[in-house]
Amino acid sequence: MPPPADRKRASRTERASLAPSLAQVAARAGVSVATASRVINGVANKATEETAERVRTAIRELGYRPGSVGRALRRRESRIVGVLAANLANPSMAAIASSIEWSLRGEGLVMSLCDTHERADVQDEYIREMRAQLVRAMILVGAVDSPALDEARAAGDTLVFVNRPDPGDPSSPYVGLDNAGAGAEIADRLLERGVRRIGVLHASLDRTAGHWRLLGLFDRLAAAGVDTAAIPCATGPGLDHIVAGYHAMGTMLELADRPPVIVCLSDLLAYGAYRRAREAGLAVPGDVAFFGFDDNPINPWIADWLNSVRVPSDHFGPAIVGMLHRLWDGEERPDPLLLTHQLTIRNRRLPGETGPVPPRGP
Amino acid sequence: MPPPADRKRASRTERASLAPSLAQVAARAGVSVATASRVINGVANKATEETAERVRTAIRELGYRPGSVGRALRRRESRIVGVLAANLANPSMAAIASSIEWSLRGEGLVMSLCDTHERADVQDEYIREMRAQLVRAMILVGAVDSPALDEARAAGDTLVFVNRPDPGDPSSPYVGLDNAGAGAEIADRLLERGVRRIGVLHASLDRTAGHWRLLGLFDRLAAAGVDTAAIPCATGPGLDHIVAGYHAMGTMLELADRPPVIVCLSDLLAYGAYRRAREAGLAVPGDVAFFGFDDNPINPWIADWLNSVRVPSDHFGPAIVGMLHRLWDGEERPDPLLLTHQLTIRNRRLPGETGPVPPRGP
DNA sequence: CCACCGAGGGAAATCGATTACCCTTGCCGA
DNA sequence: TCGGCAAGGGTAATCGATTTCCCTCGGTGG
Repeated sequence: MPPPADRKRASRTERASLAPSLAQVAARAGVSVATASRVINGVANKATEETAERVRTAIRELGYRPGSVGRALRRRESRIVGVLAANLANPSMAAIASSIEWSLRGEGLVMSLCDTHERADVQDEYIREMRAQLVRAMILVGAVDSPALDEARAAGDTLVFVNRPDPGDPSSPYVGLDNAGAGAEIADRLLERGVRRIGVLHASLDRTAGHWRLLGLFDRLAAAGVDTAAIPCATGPGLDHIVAGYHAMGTMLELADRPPVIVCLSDLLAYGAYRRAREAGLAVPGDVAFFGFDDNPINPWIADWLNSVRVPSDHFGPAIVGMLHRLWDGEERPDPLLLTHQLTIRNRRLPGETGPVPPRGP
Repeated sequence: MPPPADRKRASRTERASLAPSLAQVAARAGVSVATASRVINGVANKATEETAERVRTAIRELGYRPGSVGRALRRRESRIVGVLAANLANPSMAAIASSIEWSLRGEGLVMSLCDTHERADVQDEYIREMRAQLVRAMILVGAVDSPALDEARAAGDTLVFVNRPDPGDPSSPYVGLDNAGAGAEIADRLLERGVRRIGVLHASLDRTAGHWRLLGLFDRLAAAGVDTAAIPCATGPGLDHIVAGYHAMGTMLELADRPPVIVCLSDLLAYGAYRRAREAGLAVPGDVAFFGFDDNPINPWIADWLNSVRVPSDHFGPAIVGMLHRLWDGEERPDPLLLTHQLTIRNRRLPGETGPVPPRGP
């Protein structure tokens, strides 16, 4: 009885017999592989129109398609773009990935998507694997600091950081939200409505987008005379923002004077907090209101209690592709590309809000 | 001024200078590339322990990592597994993708994820590209019928269909929910509670999972004497299930005797329907209750009005990897792998339900 | 008439890793 | 002592596409 490995090989060989190669195309067209290759790649002045047509016919008849592997080996560069996402289970990241994929496709590139689970070792493993694949570029949606990232940066690889700036070099190409600006916008709207007592829920703040969001929020509040040091902040254990939000809200509820408005540094945190608040018998947004970041596309449908800063997911793909072209065109360190955010306020009135009730809209 | 293409090439060359090759390792260790390769691949009886150690040292010192491209070219098979998802924006698909990625990683394989947007032409383009990449297998999460899919099947490629059976050959390897069984389970629970008047919301039923869910539901209801022909069904335009659900629910609301329980063939449909119902001033689940499929992980947090058949996302990865191994071990057509579903009922009492109110749980 | 040029196209090197095949050495049984 | 075998290791072919040289043939300016 042959071991499994042998049967594997058998099946591979069997399959391999079917993909036509450039040599077969050339033979059928009666030209050399060099000429066939040149016709495919549109090299000028290297083939009569008649010859070219013979090659194209052969390609059509054989159903030939250039093998990406041979091409990548010779060119030392594949058509793959590696995308490393910090957490695919987060719907807003999945939406960004989807947008990236669509835009890359328009450029004839292929996305290879990984999930680093926010872990430096996993990210390293993937970065190394991507480099071994000779990817044309790597897009890091939420990067963490790691050795292989340093290697890639030092080697001059094309890198684009999305949603979270390069933890190792703030001047690396960046596409994403103006996190500080988004935090500031929430501050502005709160102040506008006379809300000064808030609480903050966050997950890890170490070099994450949340860090900048918080900074922008506090800076603006402080500028308006709010004592930000007195603002209660809570967090929860773990990487899962929802669970962290649930526990953080529990902490917040134990406070003597629980703030009526809670700013969560991501929508997922707000989801967890929402459940905790409801379990405590609180009405949302009557007793406690929530602000979040990302504005997941499902919010308008099933979470209309959540005010959130919208990140326009479908703008990411085009923006990132634009950044890639700038880099490929030789630009050394292009300006960060900040996508326009927009705060959607779904609560008619916030608890603790002063001033007249706004009129009902159309 | 050189055209952009030249500058591109320059940057490529610059980068290429840095990746060490097997030849360099061999030179440094004072052995031939053949020996170095054999040490790396653990070929027995082909190197002294002392020689092997020299090679390993050289590898460490150079930071060498085998280039996937050369290897793939020679072996005629890469370590990439292509995953083609029908719609990444659907959180439950993203969760499945995440699970697949994690499991593949455990096998030393790399996931390349694409989004077919439910379009046959896009799926074709990706299948062809994946085959050109010499992927080891393709996993289709929600496949549609397409020519390239037929080619791949005929060529003997390793294919696994997830969540939606192969539209071209029902006996192809399948991993996913027992859709008909899940539909039947909803029927059972409804009958148990004496609910017989229901409505159904669906998107496209053509060869989709919804088709089988509906079949299972109706078969069981019919077996219990319900006139399924009289059950109102509604749908909405477009591929976006949420929007379709919203419009479908609008249709349902115009009915003279609107059914109090609505079965939606996916959670997303239910989300859209939920908003429509609330816009109509209905209480959920007081006036109208919803059943869905997929049970998105966020449901317990922010959609506790939704009863849904849980698809255990994290079981997909291991199940699919198991299926892959069966195929690679030579099994011709392994039995479908049906994941256990579980209906989560979050409504204490359904509108239209007869019988005593169940006691409050612990 | 000759040198030169451009178009058209072929032969072969090349990319990096794997592997079929061959060679040497030492050891063992006959 | 000889044949055979296994271990250890090198040489070169190979995978598929690209690209660098090179060759040939007409035409053309000097």
